[in-house]
Amino acid sequence: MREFQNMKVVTPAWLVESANAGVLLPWQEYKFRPGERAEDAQGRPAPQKSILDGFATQNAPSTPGLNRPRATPRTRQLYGPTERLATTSVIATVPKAELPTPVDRPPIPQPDPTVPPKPGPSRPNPPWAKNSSNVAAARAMNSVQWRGEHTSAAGAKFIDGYYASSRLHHLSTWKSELRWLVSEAQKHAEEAGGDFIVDEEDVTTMDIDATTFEQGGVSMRGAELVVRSPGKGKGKAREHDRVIMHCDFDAFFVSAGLVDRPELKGKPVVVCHSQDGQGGASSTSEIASSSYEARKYGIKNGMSLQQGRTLCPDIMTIPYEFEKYKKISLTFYTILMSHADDLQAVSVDEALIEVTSIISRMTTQGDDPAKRYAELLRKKVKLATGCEVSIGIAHNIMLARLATRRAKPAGSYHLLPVAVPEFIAPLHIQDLHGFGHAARDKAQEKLGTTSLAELLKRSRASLCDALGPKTGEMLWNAIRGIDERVLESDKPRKSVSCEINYGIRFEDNDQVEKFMYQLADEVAKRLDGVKMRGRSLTLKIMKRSSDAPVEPAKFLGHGPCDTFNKQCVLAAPRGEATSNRTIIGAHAWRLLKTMTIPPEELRGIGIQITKLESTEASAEASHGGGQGLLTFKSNAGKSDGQTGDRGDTADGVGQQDEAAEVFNENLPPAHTGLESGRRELPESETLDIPSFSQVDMSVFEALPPDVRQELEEEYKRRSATPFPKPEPPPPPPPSPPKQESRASTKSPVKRGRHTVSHITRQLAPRSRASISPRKHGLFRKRPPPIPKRPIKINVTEEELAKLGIDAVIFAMLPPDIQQEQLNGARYAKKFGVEELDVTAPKKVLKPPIHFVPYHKRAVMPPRPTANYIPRPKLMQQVAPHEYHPDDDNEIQEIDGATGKVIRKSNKVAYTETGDVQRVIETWLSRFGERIPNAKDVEFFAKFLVRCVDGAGSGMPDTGVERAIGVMRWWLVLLRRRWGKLEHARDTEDQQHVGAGDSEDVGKAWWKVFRDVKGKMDIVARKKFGGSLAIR
DNA sequence: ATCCTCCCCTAC
DNA sequence: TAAGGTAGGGGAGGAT
Ligand SMILES: Nc1ccn([C@H]2C[C@H](O)[C@@H](COP(=O)(O)OP(=O)(O)OP(=O)(O)O)O2)c(=O)n1
Ligand SMILES: [Mg+2]
Repeated sequence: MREFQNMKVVTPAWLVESANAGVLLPWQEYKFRPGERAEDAQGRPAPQKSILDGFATQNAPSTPGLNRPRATPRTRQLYGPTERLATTSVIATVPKAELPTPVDRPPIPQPDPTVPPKPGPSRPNPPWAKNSSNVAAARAMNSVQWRGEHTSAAGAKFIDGYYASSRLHHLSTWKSELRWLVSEAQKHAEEAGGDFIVDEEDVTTMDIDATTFEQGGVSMRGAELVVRSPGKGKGKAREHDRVIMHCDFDAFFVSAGLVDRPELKGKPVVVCHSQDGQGGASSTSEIASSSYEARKYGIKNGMSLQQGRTLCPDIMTIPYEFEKYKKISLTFYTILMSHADDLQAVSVDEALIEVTSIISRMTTQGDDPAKRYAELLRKKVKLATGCEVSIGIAHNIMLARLATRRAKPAGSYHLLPVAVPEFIAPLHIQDLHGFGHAARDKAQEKLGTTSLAELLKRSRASLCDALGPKTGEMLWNAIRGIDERVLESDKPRKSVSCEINYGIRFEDNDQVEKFMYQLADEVAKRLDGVKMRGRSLTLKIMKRSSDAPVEPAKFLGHGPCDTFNKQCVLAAPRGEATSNRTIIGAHAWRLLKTMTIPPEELRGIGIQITKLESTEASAEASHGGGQGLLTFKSNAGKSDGQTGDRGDTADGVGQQDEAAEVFNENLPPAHTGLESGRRELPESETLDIPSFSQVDMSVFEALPPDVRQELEEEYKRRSATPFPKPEPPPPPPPSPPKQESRASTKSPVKRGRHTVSHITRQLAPRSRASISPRKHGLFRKRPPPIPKRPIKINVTEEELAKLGIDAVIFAMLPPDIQQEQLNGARYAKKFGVEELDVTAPKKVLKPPIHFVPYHKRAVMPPRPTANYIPRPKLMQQVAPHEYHPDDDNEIQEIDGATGKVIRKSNKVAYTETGDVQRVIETWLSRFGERIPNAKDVEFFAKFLVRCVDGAGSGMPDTGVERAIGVMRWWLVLLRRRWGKLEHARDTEDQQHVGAGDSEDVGKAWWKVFRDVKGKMDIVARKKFGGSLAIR
C-alpha cells in the first residue's frame, strides 16, 4: 500500500463502467481502498513473483493476442512512489483477495491479461510468434559456462564486447561524433572568417590534410574538421534558389570492405558477423550492407543472412571493419566540409550539404554547374577513399534525398523543379524520408491508398486527420515538392542513453544488479564524454512477452517483448544534475526493483538520461538557474512533528524524499550529514573556496555560525583585495574511508570518491576545487553578525491562492521577499492593481532567525541533503497576455520563440527567480560597502547573458524572463540603496576608483548593473532585435 | 489553446 | 552461433 499510495488505483468497476458509459468516468469514485473487498477479476493466478525472489519460470497466462503477440504492451507501467505520476491515468486494479497477505506483499498489478493463451482456431499463431524455442540457442544456453561467456550474465565483459561489435552502436556513436565535429568546425570558421574561393581545381590537387587523425580506433574523437567557407555563406536564398546535395556512399560497409578485396568487386557481397560457413544456411546474423550485385537478388540491408542465402546461395560475406569505416567517413566529411556553405551530418556515410553560393558563383558552360560540381565531389571522394558516393541534387532536402535514389549507384542526379511532379507521382508514401511502415499502414487504413499520386488529390485536412497535424502537413507539402526545412548543424543534445536488448539472459538478481551498475557506468562515461549532466533518468525494460518462446528465432535476440519504461528524478545530493555512475546506478536499480520482473524474463535494459545541462552551465545553474534549495537548519528541530498526512503534498515532495534516499544509500553514513563537514577531499584536488557568487546561500545559511563567520570574513577580505595571494596547496589529504559492500546487503552499491560530502564542497559546484578553510587558518574571528529580527509571516494558504501566489514557491522564498510579495499582492488586490509594482522602494525586512515554511512543515525531510526542489515550472504555465505599450519604458519584452512582444506577470517572474534574487540580495547586502568584486560581476554577467542567449544547452527557454526577473530585482535593490545615484553618470569615475566613499561605491554598483545590462542587450539585440525592458 | 508526459516511429 | 543502438520528431491525451 505504501508503494502505491500516491498512485491512482481503481477497482475494475471503473473500467467496466467507463467502457459502458463511453467516457472516462472520474476515477476518484472508483478509488481502490485497502479495507474494501474489490470485485474479483475472474480468477487470475498468483501475483507475479518479484524480481527480488529470483526463482524460475512462471506459468503466466498469455495475452489474448488480438493481432500481435504483445497485446497488452506499454500501457502497463507500474509507478513506484518516486516516479513522476503519469499524466495519463494509471489504472492498476488490485483484487485484494488475491494478495497472500496485504502486509507481507504489496499489491502488485497483474501485467498479464485474463484470457488464457488459446489462439483461436481462425487465428493461428504466426510463425514469428511461435512458442517453440530456438533449439540451437536453447542448447547453448544449457551450458553454464557458455552463458557466462556470451550473455549478459558475463557483466562488464559482455557489455564491452557487445558494444565493440554492434554496428548500430557504432552508427549512433559516429553520428553524434560527426555532428559535434561539424559544429566545432563551423564555430572555428566563424571566429576565423576568411574568403571562400570557388574551387574547381583538378581533383588530384586537393588537399585533405585538414583532417587531423589523432588516433586509431573506431572513435572520431580527436579528429578535426575544417570548414573553408566562413560563417556559413548562407544568404537568404529563396525556396527555388537553394542548391542542396545529398551525398551518400553506395553500399558503404561493403564498398569499404572491398577496397582491400578488389577481387570481390562485382560479386554479391554482404557485410555481417557470420563468416564463411558459420551458421550454415540458418544464420540469424544480420546483413549490415549488401553490394548492388547482391541487391539484384532481393537482398536488403538489415536482413538475416539466412534470408539472404535463400535469395542468393552464393552470397559472399565479409566482416566488419569499423576502424576503416571511420577513416573513410572522416575523409569524406573533410572533403564535403571544404566544399560546402553548410553541412548537416546524417550518418557515417551520408551528409546533406548546401552549396547555393558556390554554385551561383560557378560559370555556366552550357551544362548544369550543380551537376558538374557534384561530379567533382564524387571524383574527389572516390580518389581519396576508393569508394563510390552518389549525390542527389535538388532545391530542398526532401527532393535531394529522392534524387539520390535515382543517382545510385555511382552517379549524381539533379532533380529540377519542372521534373518534380512526374518524379513524385509514381512513388508511395514510404518512399519519402521519414515515412515508414507505420505511416504506410495508417495511410492505407485511413486514406485507402499509399500512392502519392492518389494522396495528391486529398485535402491537407484529411492528411492531417489521418497522420497528425505536423506529419500530415509535411506529407501534403512533400507530395507537392515543397520542403522548407533548412540544414541543421548545431542542435543541442537532449538526451544520453545506452541500452542493450541483445544477449540479455539472467539467472538471478545479483547478475541483474551488477549489470545495471555497469550500464550506469557506461552511461556515466558517455555523459562525461560530452560534458553533460542530467536531472532525469528513464529506465527502459524489455520483458519477454508471455506467449513468446524463451529462446526466440533470432539467436540471443530479445524476441517479442513487453516494454516498461519508468522515469524518475535524477538528483545528486543537493538536487544537482549529475553524471555520477553510482547515483545513476542506484536510481536505475531501484526503478527496476519496483517493476517486479523475474530476472530470467528480462530481454532488454536501457538507461536514458534527460534534462541535460552542460557541465559548465550546471555549476552555475545549480546556484542561479532556478534550482531551489530549502534551508532546513531552522526547522530541523521541529521536523519531529511531521508526517501527519503526506497525501496532500505534491508528488514532487515524494521525489525529493526518494532522491535523498537513493543518494543516502550510496553514502557512507559518516558522510551524509553536515557534521562530517571539514573532511579532506580526495587526492589531487586543489582546494579553494568558491567565489562568493558561486555560493549556495541556503547552504551557507545552514552552516554553523562560527564556520559561516569565517567564510564571511574571508569573502570580505577577498573582495577588498583585488589580487589575493594564492594559498599554498594543502598536503595531500587521506582518501575517504571506503565502505565495503556487504555480501548480503540489499544495496551493494559501489562507493566512490565522488560520494564524499564536504562543507566546502556543498558551497561549491561539484567539480570545483575547494579548500578546507579552518585547516589552513585562513579565517580570523570577526564581530558577530548583526542579529536578525524575526518576523512572522501571517498568511493562510487560502489567501495565497486568492492572491494568485503559488504557495509552494512562496514557501521557498526568503521571508523578507515573502513579506514583500504578500504586501504587494494584498495591496494590488485591494486597489485593483493588475500587477505589482516591484520597483517601488519598500522597507526591507530583515530575515528572521527561524522561519518554517508554514505549510511545508509536515513534510520536511530531516536532513539537508538532497532536498531537491524540481525546477520551477510556473513561468511556462503562465499565459502571456498582451503587452500594453508604456511610454517611458525604453524597451520591450520579447518572447524568445515567437518574437512576439509579450509581458508576463511580475509576481510570477519574481518567484521564479527567487534563488538568484536571493543571491544577488545577499551579495549586495554583504558587500554593498565595497566596490563589487570583478569575479562576482563576471559570474552574474555570464549567467544572465546565457539566460538571454539561451544557447547554453541546458538553459530552459524561459531564460529571458528569468534574466529580466533577476535584473529587476537587482534594480530594485540598487534603487533602495542608492536611488539618487541611478542617473548620476560616472563621468569622473575613472579618477575616483578605489577612493571608496559611499557615493563612489554606489556609482560603481550602478555601473556594474549597466554594464551587465549592456552585455545582455548585445545578445538580446542579436537574438530578438531589441533590448531588454528592465523597468 | 497550449503544455507536459509517455510513448511510437524513423533513420542509419 | 551474434553482437536488435540511439537520438529526435511528433502524436495521444490528460492537466492547466
Ligand atoms: N539496417 C542497416 C542499414 C544500414 N546499416 C549500415 C551499413 C550501411 O553500409 C551503412 C549505410 O547505410 P545506407 O542506408 O546508406 O546503405 P548502404 O550505404 O549500404 O547502401 P546505399 O546507400 O547504396 O543504399 O549503414 C546497417 O548496419 N544496418
Ligand atoms: Mg549509403
